[in-house]
Amino acid sequence: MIRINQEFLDFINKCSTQSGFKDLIIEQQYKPKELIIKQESKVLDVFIVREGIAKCYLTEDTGKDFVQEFFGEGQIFGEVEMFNDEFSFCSIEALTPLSVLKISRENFIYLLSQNREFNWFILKLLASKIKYKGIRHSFNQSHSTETNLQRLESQFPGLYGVIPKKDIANYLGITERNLNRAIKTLKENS
Amino acid sequence: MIRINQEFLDFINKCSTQSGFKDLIIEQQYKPKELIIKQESKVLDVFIVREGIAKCYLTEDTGKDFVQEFFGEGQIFGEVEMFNDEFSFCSIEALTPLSVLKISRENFIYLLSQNREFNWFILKLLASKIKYKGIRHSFNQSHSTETNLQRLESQFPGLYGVIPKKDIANYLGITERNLNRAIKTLKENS
DNA sequence: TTAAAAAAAGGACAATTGTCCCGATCTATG
DNA sequence: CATAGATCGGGACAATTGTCCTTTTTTTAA
Repeated sequence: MIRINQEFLDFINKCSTQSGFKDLIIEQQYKPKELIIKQESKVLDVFIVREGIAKCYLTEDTGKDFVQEFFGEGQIFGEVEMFNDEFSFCSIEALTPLSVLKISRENFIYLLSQNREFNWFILKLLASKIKYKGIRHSFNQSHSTETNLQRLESQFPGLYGVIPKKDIANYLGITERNLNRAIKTLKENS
Repeated sequence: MIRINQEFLDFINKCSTQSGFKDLIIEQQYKPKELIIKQESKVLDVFIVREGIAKCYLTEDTGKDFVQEFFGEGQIFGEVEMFNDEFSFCSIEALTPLSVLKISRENFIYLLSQNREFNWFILKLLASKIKYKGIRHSFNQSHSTETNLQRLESQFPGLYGVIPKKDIANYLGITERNLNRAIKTLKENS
Protein backbone atom coordinates (compact mmCIF):
# COMPACT_ATOMS: atom_id res chain seq x y z
CA MET A 1 0.00 0.00 0.00
CA ILE A 2 2.74 2.47 0.92
CA ARG A 3 5.67 1.14 -1.00
CA ILE A 4 9.25 2.22 -0.64
CA ASN A 5 12.29 1.86 -2.88
CA GLN A 6 15.30 2.06 -0.60
CA GLU A 7 17.74 0.93 -3.27
CA PHE A 8 16.75 3.75 -5.60
CA LEU A 9 16.78 6.33 -2.83
CA ASP A 10 20.29 5.21 -1.82
CA PHE A 11 21.40 5.50 -5.40
CA ILE A 12 19.96 9.00 -5.80
CA ASN A 13 21.39 10.11 -2.47
CA LYS A 14 24.80 8.83 -3.49
CA CYS A 15 24.53 10.59 -6.85
CA SER A 16 23.51 13.86 -5.26
CA THR A 17 26.96 14.12 -3.74
CA GLN A 18 28.80 13.53 -7.01
CA SER A 19 29.92 16.46 -9.10
CA GLY A 20 28.04 16.69 -12.39
CA PHE A 21 25.02 15.04 -10.86
CA LYS A 22 24.29 17.02 -7.74
CA ASP A 23 23.49 20.14 -9.75
CA LEU A 24 20.65 18.29 -11.44
CA ILE A 25 18.86 17.56 -8.18
CA ILE A 26 16.96 20.06 -6.06
CA GLU A 27 15.64 19.35 -2.61
CA GLN A 28 12.23 20.64 -1.67
CA GLN A 29 9.82 20.53 1.28
CA TYR A 30 6.05 20.38 1.45
CA LYS A 31 3.60 20.70 4.29
CA PRO A 32 0.73 18.22 4.82
CA LYS A 33 -2.15 18.78 2.37
CA GLU A 34 0.03 20.80 0.02
CA LEU A 35 -0.54 20.06 -3.65
CA ILE A 36 2.61 19.09 -5.53
CA ILE A 37 1.17 18.15 -8.90
CA LYS A 38 -2.27 19.25 -10.05
CA GLN A 39 -4.32 17.05 -12.35
CA GLU A 40 -4.40 18.27 -15.97
CA SER A 41 -1.52 20.65 -15.39
CA LYS A 42 1.87 20.56 -17.05
CA VAL A 43 4.46 18.47 -15.26
CA LEU A 44 7.89 20.00 -15.56
CA ASP A 45 9.77 17.85 -13.07
CA VAL A 46 10.15 14.39 -11.70
CA PHE A 47 10.00 13.94 -7.93
CA ILE A 48 11.54 11.34 -5.66
CA VAL A 49 10.27 10.97 -2.11
CA ARG A 50 13.06 11.40 0.40
CA GLU A 51 10.96 11.37 3.52
CA GLY A 52 7.24 11.24 4.26
CA ILE A 53 4.18 10.02 2.41
CA ALA A 54 2.45 11.46 -0.64
CA LYS A 55 -0.98 10.63 -1.99
CA CYS A 56 -1.53 10.12 -5.71
CA TYR A 57 -5.16 10.46 -6.73
CA LEU A 58 -7.45 11.16 -9.62
CA THR A 59 -10.61 13.25 -9.44
CA GLU A 60 -13.40 12.07 -11.74
CA ASP A 61 -16.11 14.15 -13.37
CA THR A 62 -18.50 12.67 -10.82
CA GLY A 63 -16.56 14.50 -8.11
CA LYS A 64 -15.29 11.24 -6.69
CA ASP A 65 -11.61 10.80 -5.94
CA PHE A 66 -9.77 7.58 -6.58
CA VAL A 67 -6.43 7.02 -4.87
CA GLN A 68 -3.89 5.39 -7.15
CA GLU A 69 -1.12 4.92 -4.67
CA PHE A 70 0.59 6.25 -1.58
CA PHE A 71 4.24 7.01 -2.19
CA GLY A 72 6.82 6.27 0.48
CA GLU A 73 10.59 6.71 0.53
CA GLY A 74 12.35 6.25 -2.77
CA GLN A 75 9.15 6.29 -4.80
CA ILE A 76 9.12 8.45 -7.89
CA PHE A 77 6.25 10.44 -9.39
CA GLY A 78 5.76 12.67 -12.38
CA GLU A 79 7.88 10.34 -14.49
CA VAL A 80 4.97 8.91 -16.46
CA GLU A 81 4.25 12.38 -17.81
CA MET A 82 7.81 12.75 -19.08
CA PHE A 83 7.32 10.08 -21.72
CA ASN A 84 3.90 10.51 -23.20
CA ASP A 85 2.48 13.92 -22.69
CA GLU A 86 3.33 16.45 -20.13
CA PHE A 87 -0.13 16.85 -18.62
CA SER A 88 -0.70 15.00 -15.42
CA PHE A 89 -3.52 12.49 -15.26
CA CYS A 90 -3.56 12.67 -11.47
CA SER A 91 -2.83 14.92 -8.54
CA ILE A 92 -0.12 14.47 -5.93
CA GLU A 93 -0.55 15.76 -2.43
CA ALA A 94 1.59 15.58 0.70
CA LEU A 95 -0.02 13.49 3.43
CA THR A 96 2.72 14.08 5.97
CA PRO A 97 5.54 16.63 6.03
CA LEU A 98 7.31 15.72 2.85
CA SER A 99 10.84 16.04 1.60
CA VAL A 100 11.43 15.39 -2.09
CA LEU A 101 14.25 15.49 -4.59
CA LYS A 102 13.31 17.22 -7.83
CA ILE A 103 14.81 16.66 -11.27
CA SER A 104 13.76 18.77 -14.23
CA ARG A 105 12.36 17.12 -17.33
CA GLU A 106 15.40 18.12 -19.31
CA ASN A 107 17.84 16.70 -16.78
CA PHE A 108 15.74 13.58 -16.31
CA ILE A 109 15.94 12.80 -20.00
CA TYR A 110 19.62 13.63 -20.01
CA LEU A 111 20.23 11.19 -17.15
CA LEU A 112 18.21 8.47 -18.84
CA SER A 113 20.38 8.66 -21.91
CA GLN A 114 23.72 9.19 -20.19
CA ASN A 115 23.58 7.13 -17.03
CA ARG A 116 23.05 3.45 -17.61
CA GLU A 117 22.37 2.66 -13.97
CA PHE A 118 19.77 5.43 -13.72
CA ASN A 119 18.13 4.20 -16.91
CA TRP A 120 17.90 0.68 -15.50
CA PHE A 121 16.43 1.91 -12.23
CA ILE A 122 13.69 3.75 -14.11
CA LEU A 123 12.86 0.74 -16.27
CA LYS A 124 12.64 -1.42 -13.16
CA LEU A 125 10.43 0.92 -11.24
CA LEU A 126 8.07 1.49 -14.15
CA ALA A 127 7.69 -2.28 -14.51
CA SER A 128 7.15 -2.55 -10.78
CA LYS A 129 4.32 0.01 -10.89
CA ILE A 130 2.57 -1.96 -13.62
CA LYS A 131 2.84 -5.19 -11.67
CA TYR A 132 1.70 -3.54 -8.46
CA LYS A 133 -1.39 -2.04 -10.07
CA GLY A 134 -2.22 -5.26 -11.86
CA ILE A 135 -2.09 -7.36 -8.73
CA ARG A 136 -3.92 -4.88 -6.55
CA HIS A 137 -6.87 -4.30 -8.87
CA SER A 138 -7.23 -7.95 -9.65
CA PHE A 139 -7.30 -8.77 -5.96
CA ASN A 140 -9.74 -5.99 -5.13
CA GLN A 141 -12.16 -6.99 -7.87
CA SER A 142 -12.13 -10.64 -6.87
CA HIS A 143 -12.51 -10.32 -3.12
CA SER A 144 -14.91 -8.86 -0.61
CA THR A 145 -14.41 -5.46 0.99
CA GLU A 146 -13.46 -7.17 4.23
CA THR A 147 -10.79 -9.30 2.60
CA ASN A 148 -9.43 -6.27 0.77
CA LEU A 149 -9.26 -4.37 4.02
CA GLN A 150 -7.52 -7.23 5.79
CA ARG A 151 -4.94 -7.26 3.04
CA LEU A 152 -4.33 -3.54 3.55
CA GLU A 153 -4.07 -3.90 7.31
CA SER A 154 -1.50 -6.66 6.96
CA GLN A 155 0.48 -4.67 4.40
CA PHE A 156 0.49 -1.63 6.62
CA PRO A 157 -0.42 -2.26 10.27
CA GLY A 158 -0.20 1.40 11.31
CA LEU A 159 -2.81 2.28 8.71
CA TYR A 160 -5.29 4.22 10.82
CA GLY A 161 -3.80 7.31 12.37
CA VAL A 162 -1.55 7.92 9.39
CA ILE A 163 -4.03 7.83 6.53
CA PRO A 164 -7.47 9.45 6.89
CA LYS A 165 -10.46 7.16 6.56
CA LYS A 166 -11.65 8.96 3.46
CA ASP A 167 -8.38 8.24 1.69
CA ILE A 168 -8.44 4.59 2.67
CA ALA A 169 -11.97 4.34 1.30
CA ASN A 170 -10.97 6.09 -1.91
CA TYR A 171 -8.02 3.77 -2.28
CA LEU A 172 -10.32 0.77 -2.03
CA GLY A 173 -12.89 2.38 -4.28
CA ILE A 174 -15.64 2.21 -1.65
CA THR A 175 -17.57 4.67 0.51
CA GLU A 176 -16.57 5.60 4.04
CA ARG A 177 -19.78 4.03 5.26
CA ASN A 178 -18.88 0.72 3.75
CA LEU A 179 -15.34 0.95 5.08
CA ASN A 180 -16.68 1.48 8.61
CA ARG A 181 -18.93 -1.53 8.24
CA ALA A 182 -15.99 -3.69 7.20
CA ILE A 183 -13.82 -2.44 10.07
CA LYS A 184 -16.57 -3.25 12.54
CA THR A 185 -17.15 -6.74 11.16
CA LEU A 186 -13.45 -7.52 11.26
CA LYS A 187 -13.22 -6.34 14.87
CA GLU A 188 -16.16 -8.51 15.89
CA ASN A 189 -14.63 -11.61 14.29
CA SER A 190 -11.30 -11.35 16.08
CA MET B 1 -9.71 -1.50 -24.38
CA ILE B 2 -7.77 -3.15 -27.20
CA ARG B 3 -4.87 -0.83 -27.65
CA ILE B 4 -2.41 -0.87 -30.48
CA ASN B 5 1.07 0.62 -30.91
CA GLN B 6 1.61 1.01 -34.62
CA GLU B 7 4.75 3.09 -34.24
CA PHE B 8 6.47 0.41 -32.20
CA LEU B 9 5.35 -2.37 -34.53
CA ASP B 10 6.68 -0.44 -37.52
CA PHE B 11 9.97 0.03 -35.72
CA ILE B 12 10.27 -3.66 -34.86
CA ASN B 13 9.28 -4.69 -38.37
CA LYS B 14 11.90 -2.39 -39.81
CA CYS B 15 14.50 -3.75 -37.40
CA SER B 16 13.68 -7.33 -38.23
CA THR B 17 15.03 -6.76 -41.72
CA GLN B 18 18.32 -5.30 -40.55
CA SER B 19 21.33 -7.54 -40.15
CA GLY B 20 22.41 -7.91 -36.54
CA PHE B 21 18.86 -7.38 -35.38
CA LYS B 22 16.79 -9.83 -37.34
CA ASP B 23 18.52 -12.80 -35.70
CA LEU B 24 17.24 -11.63 -32.34
CA ILE B 25 13.60 -11.83 -33.38
CA ILE B 26 11.59 -15.00 -33.91
CA GLU B 27 8.15 -15.12 -35.40
CA GLN B 28 5.57 -17.42 -33.91
CA GLN B 29 1.91 -18.34 -34.39
CA TYR B 30 -0.79 -19.29 -31.90
CA LYS B 31 -4.28 -20.61 -32.31
CA PRO B 32 -7.28 -19.16 -30.44
CA LYS B 33 -7.39 -20.20 -26.77
CA GLU B 34 -3.74 -21.24 -26.82
CA LEU B 35 -1.83 -20.27 -23.69
CA ILE B 36 1.29 -18.23 -24.37
CA ILE B 37 2.36 -17.37 -20.84
CA LYS B 38 1.15 -19.25 -17.80
CA GLN B 39 0.68 -17.50 -14.49
CA GLU B 40 3.46 -18.26 -11.95
CA SER B 41 5.69 -19.76 -14.61
CA LYS B 42 9.08 -18.50 -15.70
CA VAL B 43 9.01 -15.99 -18.53
CA LEU B 44 11.95 -16.42 -20.84
CA ASP B 45 10.91 -14.14 -23.69
CA VAL B 46 9.24 -10.90 -24.52
CA PHE B 47 6.43 -10.95 -27.10
CA ILE B 48 5.18 -8.31 -29.48
CA VAL B 49 1.80 -8.72 -31.15
CA ARG B 50 2.07 -8.61 -34.91
CA GLU B 51 -1.48 -9.56 -35.71
CA GLY B 52 -4.51 -10.61 -33.70
CA ILE B 53 -5.66 -10.08 -30.12
CA ALA B 54 -4.32 -11.58 -26.92
CA LYS B 55 -5.95 -11.62 -23.50
CA CYS B 56 -3.93 -10.86 -20.39
CA TYR B 57 -5.58 -12.09 -17.20
CA LEU B 58 -4.95 -13.10 -13.63
CA THR B 59 -6.61 -16.01 -11.85
CA GLU B 60 -7.26 -15.40 -8.16
CA ASP B 61 -7.37 -17.98 -5.36
CA THR B 62 -11.14 -17.52 -5.42
CA GLY B 63 -11.17 -19.05 -8.89
CA LYS B 64 -12.20 -15.74 -10.42
CA ASP B 65 -10.36 -14.37 -13.42
CA PHE B 66 -9.60 -10.71 -13.83
CA VAL B 67 -8.69 -9.42 -17.27
CA GLN B 68 -5.89 -6.86 -17.17
CA GLU B 69 -5.85 -5.92 -20.81
CA PHE B 70 -6.43 -7.04 -24.35
CA PHE B 71 -3.35 -6.67 -26.50
CA GLY B 72 -3.63 -5.54 -30.10
CA GLU B 73 -1.01 -4.90 -32.76
CA GLY B 74 2.30 -3.57 -31.52
CA GLN B 75 1.52 -4.28 -27.87
CA ILE B 76 4.24 -5.98 -25.87
CA PHE B 77 3.88 -8.51 -23.07
CA GLY B 78 6.26 -10.43 -20.85
CA GLU B 79 8.45 -7.37 -20.49
CA VAL B 80 7.43 -6.62 -16.90
CA GLU B 81 8.86 -9.95 -15.84
CA MET B 82 12.22 -9.15 -17.41
CA PHE B 83 12.92 -6.44 -14.85
CA ASN B 84 11.75 -7.63 -11.51
CA ASP B 85 11.44 -11.35 -11.28
CA GLU B 86 10.98 -13.81 -14.01
CA PHE B 87 7.76 -15.38 -12.79
CA SER B 88 4.66 -14.15 -14.48
CA PHE B 89 1.93 -12.58 -12.40
CA CYS B 90 -0.63 -13.21 -15.12
CA SER B 91 -1.51 -15.48 -18.00
CA ILE B 92 -1.58 -14.58 -21.68
CA GLU B 93 -3.90 -16.34 -24.08
CA ALA B 94 -4.65 -15.90 -27.76
CA LEU B 95 -8.19 -14.69 -28.39
CA THR B 96 -7.92 -14.77 -32.17
CA PRO B 97 -5.35 -16.43 -34.43
CA LEU B 98 -2.23 -14.67 -33.22
CA SER B 99 1.08 -13.83 -34.79
CA VAL B 100 3.81 -12.61 -32.44
CA LEU B 101 7.45 -11.59 -32.57
CA LYS B 102 9.51 -13.13 -29.81
CA ILE B 103 12.71 -11.78 -28.28
CA SER B 104 14.63 -13.74 -25.66
CA ARG B 105 15.35 -12.20 -22.28
CA GLU B 106 19.04 -12.05 -23.06
CA ASN B 107 18.51 -10.30 -26.36
CA PHE B 108 15.90 -7.99 -24.91
CA ILE B 109 18.34 -6.76 -22.29
CA TYR B 110 21.05 -6.51 -24.91
CA LEU B 111 18.81 -4.35 -27.11
CA LEU B 112 17.82 -2.15 -24.18
CA SER B 113 21.44 -1.35 -23.47
CA GLN B 114 22.66 -1.08 -27.06
CA ASN B 115 19.81 0.46 -29.00
CA ARG B 116 18.81 3.89 -27.82
CA GLU B 117 15.65 4.00 -29.88
CA PHE B 118 14.53 0.60 -28.60
CA ASN B 119 15.24 1.68 -25.03
CA TRP B 120 13.13 4.80 -25.48
CA PHE B 121 10.26 2.83 -26.98
CA ILE B 122 10.22 0.53 -23.97
CA LEU B 123 10.29 3.41 -21.51
CA LYS B 124 7.39 5.04 -23.34
CA LEU B 125 5.26 1.97 -23.49
CA LEU B 126 5.82 1.08 -19.84
CA ALA B 127 4.73 4.59 -18.88
CA SER B 128 1.75 4.25 -21.16
CA LYS B 129 0.64 1.04 -19.45
CA ILE B 130 0.77 2.74 -16.07
CA LYS B 131 -1.30 5.64 -17.27
CA TYR B 132 -3.79 3.37 -19.01
CA LYS B 133 -4.34 1.26 -15.91
CA GLY B 134 -4.59 4.29 -13.69
CA ILE B 135 -7.25 5.95 -15.77
CA ARG B 136 -9.26 2.83 -16.39
CA HIS B 137 -9.50 1.70 -12.77
CA SER B 138 -10.24 5.16 -11.54
CA PHE B 139 -13.05 5.50 -14.05
CA ASN B 140 -14.45 2.05 -13.31
CA GLN B 141 -14.50 2.62 -9.57
CA SER B 142 -16.19 5.98 -9.87
CA HIS B 143 -18.91 5.14 -12.37
CA SER B 144 -21.84 2.78 -12.71
CA THR B 145 -21.63 -0.50 -14.58
CA GLU B 146 -23.70 1.03 -17.38
CA THR B 147 -21.40 4.00 -17.79
CA ASN B 148 -18.36 1.73 -17.74
CA LEU B 149 -19.91 -0.42 -20.43
CA GLN B 150 -20.78 2.60 -22.56
CA ARG B 151 -17.17 3.69 -22.34
CA LEU B 152 -16.05 0.25 -23.55
CA GLU B 153 -18.53 0.24 -26.41
CA SER B 154 -17.35 3.64 -27.59
CA GLN B 155 -13.71 2.61 -27.33
CA PHE B 156 -14.35 -0.54 -29.29
CA PRO B 157 -17.64 -0.60 -31.22
CA GLY B 158 -17.17 -4.15 -32.56
CA LEU B 159 -16.89 -5.43 -29.00
CA TYR B 160 -19.44 -8.24 -29.05
CA GLY B 161 -18.62 -10.93 -31.53
CA VAL B 162 -14.90 -10.55 -30.99
CA ILE B 163 -14.63 -10.80 -27.23
CA PRO B 164 -16.71 -13.37 -25.31
CA LYS B 165 -19.16 -12.01 -22.78
CA LYS B 166 -17.33 -13.71 -19.95
CA ASP B 167 -14.12 -11.89 -20.80
CA ILE B 168 -15.87 -8.53 -21.04
CA ALA B 169 -17.39 -9.15 -17.62
CA ASN B 170 -14.01 -10.16 -16.19
CA TYR B 171 -12.46 -7.08 -17.68
CA LEU B 172 -15.02 -4.89 -15.94
CA GLY B 173 -14.75 -6.88 -12.73
CA ILE B 174 -18.43 -7.83 -12.73
CA THR B 175 -20.50 -10.97 -13.24
CA GLU B 176 -21.97 -11.99 -16.58
CA ARG B 177 -25.42 -11.58 -15.09
CA ASN B 178 -24.75 -7.98 -14.25
CA LEU B 179 -23.20 -7.35 -17.64
CA ASN B 180 -26.34 -8.65 -19.34
CA ARG B 181 -28.47 -6.40 -17.20
CA ALA B 182 -26.41 -3.37 -18.18
CA ILE B 183 -26.55 -4.26 -21.89
CA LYS B 184 -30.32 -4.57 -21.70
CA THR B 185 -30.77 -1.27 -19.91
CA LEU B 186 -28.57 0.53 -22.42
CA LYS B 187 -30.53 -0.95 -25.30
CA GLU B 188 -33.84 0.15 -23.80
CA ASN B 189 -32.61 3.71 -23.32
CA SER B 190 -31.52 4.22 -26.90
C1' DT C 1 -24.98 -35.40 -38.98
C1' DT C 2 -25.66 -35.55 -34.44
C1' DA C 3 -24.61 -35.57 -29.58
C1' DA C 4 -22.14 -32.93 -26.20
C1' DA C 5 -20.32 -28.79 -24.63
C1' DA C 6 -20.06 -23.97 -24.39
C1' DA C 7 -22.07 -19.42 -24.62
C1' DA C 8 -25.93 -16.39 -24.03
C1' DA C 9 -30.09 -14.51 -21.80
C1' DG C 10 -32.70 -13.71 -18.01
C1' DG C 11 -36.07 -14.81 -13.52
C1' DA C 12 -36.11 -14.83 -8.47
C1' DC C 13 -34.08 -14.00 -4.38
C1' DA C 14 -30.12 -12.83 -1.20
C1' DA C 15 -26.25 -10.15 -0.06
C1' DT C 16 -23.61 -6.20 -0.50
C1' DT C 17 -22.95 -1.49 -1.03
C1' DG C 18 -24.47 3.34 -1.48
C1' DT C 19 -27.17 7.40 0.01
C1' DC C 20 -28.75 10.37 3.31
C1' DC C 21 -28.93 11.25 7.53
C1' DC C 22 -27.78 12.63 12.60
C1' DG C 23 -24.82 12.95 16.76
C1' DA C 24 -20.31 12.56 18.87
C1' DT C 25 -15.56 13.58 18.97
C1' DC C 26 -11.54 15.75 17.71
C1' DT C 27 -8.67 19.79 16.25
C1' DA C 28 -7.00 24.05 14.65
C1' DT C 29 -7.09 29.00 15.43
C1' DG C 30 -8.95 33.67 16.95
C1' DC D 1 -10.58 28.86 26.24
C1' DA D 2 -14.34 28.76 22.86
C1' DT D 3 -16.12 27.71 18.58
C1' DA D 4 -16.29 26.42 13.64
C1' DG D 5 -14.93 22.93 10.79
C1' DA D 6 -13.19 18.33 10.09
C1' DT D 7 -13.36 13.62 11.05
C1' DC D 8 -15.65 9.65 12.86
C1' DG D 9 -19.32 6.12 13.60
C1' DG D 10 -23.43 4.21 12.60
C1' DG D 11 -29.03 3.81 11.77
C1' DA D 12 -32.45 3.22 8.15
C1' DC D 13 -33.64 2.53 3.73
C1' DA D 14 -32.81 2.24 -1.40
C1' DA D 15 -30.20 0.68 -5.21
C1' DT D 16 -26.99 -2.27 -7.14
C1' DT D 17 -24.82 -6.51 -7.75
C1' DG D 18 -24.14 -11.48 -6.93
C1' DT D 19 -25.82 -16.31 -6.65
C1' DC D 20 -28.26 -19.96 -8.36
C1' DC D 21 -30.85 -21.86 -11.71
C1' DT D 22 -33.41 -22.75 -16.12
C1' DT D 23 -33.95 -22.28 -21.03
C1' DT D 24 -32.37 -21.31 -25.59
C1' DT D 25 -28.90 -20.83 -29.02
C1' DT D 26 -24.46 -21.59 -30.95
C1' DT D 27 -20.08 -24.17 -31.43
C1' DT D 28 -17.31 -28.02 -31.34
C1' DA D 29 -15.91 -32.50 -32.07
C1' DA D 30 -16.89 -37.49 -32.67
